Amino acid sequence: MPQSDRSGRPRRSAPTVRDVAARAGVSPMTVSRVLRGEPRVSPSTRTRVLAAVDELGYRLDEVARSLRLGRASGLLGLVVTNLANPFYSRLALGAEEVARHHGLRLVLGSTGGEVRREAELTDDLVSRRVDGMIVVPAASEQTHLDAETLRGTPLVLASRPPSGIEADTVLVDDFGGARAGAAQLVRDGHTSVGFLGNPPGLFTGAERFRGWRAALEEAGVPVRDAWVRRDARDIGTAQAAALDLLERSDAPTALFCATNRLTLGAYRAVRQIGTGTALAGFDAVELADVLEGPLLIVSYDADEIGRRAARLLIDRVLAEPGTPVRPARRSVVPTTLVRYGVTR
Amino acid sequence: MPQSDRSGRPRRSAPTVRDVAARAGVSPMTVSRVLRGEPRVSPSTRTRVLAAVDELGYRLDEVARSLRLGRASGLLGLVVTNLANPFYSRLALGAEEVARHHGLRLVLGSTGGEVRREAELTDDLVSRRVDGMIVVPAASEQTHLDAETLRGTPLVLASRPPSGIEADTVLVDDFGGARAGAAQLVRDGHTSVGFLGNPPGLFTGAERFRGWRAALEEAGVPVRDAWVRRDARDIGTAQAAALDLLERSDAPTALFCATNRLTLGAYRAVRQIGTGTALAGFDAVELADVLEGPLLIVSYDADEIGRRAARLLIDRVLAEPGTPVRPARRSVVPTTLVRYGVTR
DNA sequence: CTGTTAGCGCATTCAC
DNA sequence: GTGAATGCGCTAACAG
Repeated sequence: MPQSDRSGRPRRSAPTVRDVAARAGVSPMTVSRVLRGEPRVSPSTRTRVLAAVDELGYRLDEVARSLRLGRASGLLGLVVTNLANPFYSRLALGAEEVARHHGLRLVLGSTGGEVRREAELTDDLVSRRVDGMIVVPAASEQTHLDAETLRGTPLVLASRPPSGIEADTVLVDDFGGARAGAAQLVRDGHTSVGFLGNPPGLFTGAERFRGWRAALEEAGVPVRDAWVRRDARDIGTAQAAALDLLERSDAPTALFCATNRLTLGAYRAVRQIGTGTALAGFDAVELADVLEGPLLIVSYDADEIGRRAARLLIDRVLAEPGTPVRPARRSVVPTTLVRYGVTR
Repeated sequence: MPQSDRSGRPRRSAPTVRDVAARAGVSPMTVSRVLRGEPRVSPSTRTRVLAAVDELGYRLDEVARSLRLGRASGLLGLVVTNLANPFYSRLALGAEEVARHHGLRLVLGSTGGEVRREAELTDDLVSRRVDGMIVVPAASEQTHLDAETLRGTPLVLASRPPSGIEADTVLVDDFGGARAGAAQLVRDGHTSVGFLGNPPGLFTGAERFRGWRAALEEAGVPVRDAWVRRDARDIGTAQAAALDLLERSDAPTALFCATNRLTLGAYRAVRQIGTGTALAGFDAVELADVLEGPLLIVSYDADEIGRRAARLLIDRVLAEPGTPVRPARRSVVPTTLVRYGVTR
């Protein structure tokens, strides 16, 4: 007869330190000490306690522990805008990996890009006493992330910069990556390079636009407004915008795309009208290597963003009381240029 | 001067119910009642309490609450094999969505497909008193998931069936989907249809193989061992295996692939040698619609698996004490057949 | 080396 | 309607 079922009802009382103590003939305190591996316990009692733990199938109650400790729930919050985006799931994976090595777990939240949900989530995470949180902020409205509101819960921003608050941050080299990508197009001989981007409100989009322009200016290649479209949102709208651009009589011979979705839209457009326009884009494209056309991709390690964010966070979480408060740090993940489909 | 910093050190005592009570001139109990929206409180005291809450910036401590309640941490565990796989991040997204609507959060764990890590994780989740957990089991070794070990924590398996334990389960129609896909190839006129799969140990792989074979047998089309490869693991090995298969003198004219990675490997092989072999595959392929060749995909809604799993779980979590224990249920997510690239 | 006392913040009794 | 007492399970701080 099993002592518990899957009813979801309170199971028959799980054993506590007290039960273990009784069984081992010691005090609860001693059990606690053994459990935490404190050295000042005699080997013989330790053995007895461990035996009792085993026999009773005792398990430490992290909730009670957390309450007693006043802190250290052993949980880190991770708040992203959209888990369906592979970028964020890689980020989550990287963060989870680092957290795990420190015995910490991740509590996940997806905001759908809505600031209100983001605020609710972070608030809830504070209530749950997470030891710290990593947030991909949905917008520059970040007052709900200030130290006061978060009750001093350590915070690291990922992917987008702080705005009006101070916090450790991990960013991608959006500017440098875009500049390198566009520069390569120029080096490939293109003197007319268009830009396909999403609306300028987004930090990453704005940075990548700046990078594209910088590359052209540095190369002395014309920057023409007519070759810029910043209204694409997804594959479909990107395709339409690219078509529009490429069907002009003075169409550019190359196109730099600000995100992977946009690159795909442009790719479709190019295949559709057969102009052979050269394409470069930001963000890894899952299947870049099975696509037909040559493609230049500004790539980066999304896992690494998560790993770095987790490291920065844990750094603060584990900071010795008494250590002077460190100023906010910023970490920039580099990009690399990858060329696909040249040798087919 | 902010009352807190981001040092990671215990912040200056956050206000508790007691502080609020003192400020509102009532007892802690009354505060608690107001907070939980109990009706038996006079409007005037309620107003006073809420004012105090606001002034002090009070926030409920979920940890203390959870301890007191003995249950209901408000957390659901989600244990997957590999978050980097878009399939699982979609699953996570679906589960998170449903959990959120019930005021629950997800605690995430990635096992890398290792049973030991899976056991450690689930154990830890029990210690954290999660209200329930969704697990994508790494293998058929599932003794660490039995009701006793989990202390009765409600459990739902996703993607793979229980083995030696009893638990609610959400599966994909692997068999039916593969059969439908292979049947369509036959209907398209193919009488020689190969199979490219991963090693038979995996449940999904075995089921899909069965489905493929069933379709051919039902159609009276030959099932030849020489057209079967079940040793592919990733895009590279799949490509090699497919090449091998397609370079035979009696090569099949169509190939059914058991997973999206394998489909891509086969796709490469077909492009490489230009046989024009027809391809069908299980699992959505991210960019199926920008690929060149015609492609038949057995697709399904990965989010839906997560949603259903969360619903089954929450069903048990919220079960009224006294309700008879429900027997384990099984839910099968249907597949659909999608044809890509025919009209280009 | 080990035990005792006390209390983390909240909510369930049971009084009034 | 409201309050006082009590304890969830664990562990600091102090004895001994």
